[in-house]
Amino acid sequence: MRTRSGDKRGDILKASIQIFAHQGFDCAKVASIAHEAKIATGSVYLYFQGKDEILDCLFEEFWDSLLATMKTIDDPAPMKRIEAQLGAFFDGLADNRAFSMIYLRDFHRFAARPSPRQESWLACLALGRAAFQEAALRPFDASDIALSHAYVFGGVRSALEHWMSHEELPRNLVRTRMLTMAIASIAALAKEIE
Amino acid sequence: MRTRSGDKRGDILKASIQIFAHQGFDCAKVASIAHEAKIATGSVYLYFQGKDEILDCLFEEFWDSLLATMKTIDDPAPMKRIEAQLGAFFDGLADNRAFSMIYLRDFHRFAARPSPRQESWLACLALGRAAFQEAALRPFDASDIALSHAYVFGGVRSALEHWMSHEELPRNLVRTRMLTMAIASIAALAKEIE
DNA sequence: ATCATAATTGAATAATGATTCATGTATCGA
DNA sequence: TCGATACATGAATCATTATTCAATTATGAT
Repeated sequence: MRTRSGDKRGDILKASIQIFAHQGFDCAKVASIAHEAKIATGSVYLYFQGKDEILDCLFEEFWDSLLATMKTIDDPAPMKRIEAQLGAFFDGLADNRAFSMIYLRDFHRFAARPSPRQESWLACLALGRAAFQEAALRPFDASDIALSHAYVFGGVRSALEHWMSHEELPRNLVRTRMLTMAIASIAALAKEIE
Repeated sequence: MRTRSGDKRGDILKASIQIFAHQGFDCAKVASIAHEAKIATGSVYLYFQGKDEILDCLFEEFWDSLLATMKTIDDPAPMKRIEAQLGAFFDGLADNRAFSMIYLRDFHRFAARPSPRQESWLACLALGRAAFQEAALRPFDASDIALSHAYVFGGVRSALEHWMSHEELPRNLVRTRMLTMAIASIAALAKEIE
């Protein structure tokens, strides 16, 4: 017998963040990830099915962690909750530049492959939409909620992307302004639909 | 001697929209594009340097056309101008589902490759930022303008993406709501910065 | 009609890189 | 100490496809 030593799975995940962030998922070679993780190329396949699964696991970790944070947000005022949720999302990414690059470029790959690893992501979506629903004061169509939710997350995502590639503004200012715009757009829509 | 017959370049561009939209840029085979365009694989290389250049030309056409539209927008009220610009952007994409898929998935590739083909795109950006600047009533930092611009375009992009993949709401409603949210977020930021 | 030349073809090339697997190694129980 | 077995290796395999290019065809000029 022989037992696994060290946390190779973790090493691979850490290494893959560096490699994916710098090369992009497409150009990232499994061999580079293995090299960065200081293991042999083939060993990657002892821990993951393949390159795709590594990416899925990275996103799974991100959404697991965000879900945990979101579950602690329980302000009774829905607008405050939305603000806190968006803030947490922003922070989760802004705290981690390398992963953010991957999020911005490759999230669609994760989203496009239905799998049990999406569980936390979907739960986050549900929590977000619930807050939007409540903020509307009276029943929105689910489709209206989903639309404004999409708009706001797209805006946040894009503000983040802009900040990461330019960074003239201090992070906190970006965060504040992003929240200002988000809240204003939700409020305006809620009013329009009334 | 022999002269070129038909508009093969145009055929290739049209075909590539179909292929890129359905397979995605990465999975799209040059051979498929050629097949769709009813020409031989090798002929593609008589008209384009390679796969990348085809994509660049698609985006160039889109921004050329949007720039032409934007140049006709001359309302003296900057908020009205912004609204018209965003509307034109939305329409340009919503009128063309297949191209929109490509825009949503692969625009970053175009943006990442500096080239003269970006000229119209950059001109559109400049017109947009100019309107934002004016809407602010007093001088914003360029970085503030760029940030809100990024936020708004990200929101619009995302609303469009959502609509394309769900389409429960009629297009016009999506357009209106998108504009409502966009204007509100810009106004809120302008006020906050004052 | 014939030639010269540009346009067109599509099979062959060549590079890439994910994945496999034969081989070697470390750890455990006895 | 000695199998037995799971862990680990990384060179070789294999599939994929963008791109090339030798061969072919169509067109215009003479």
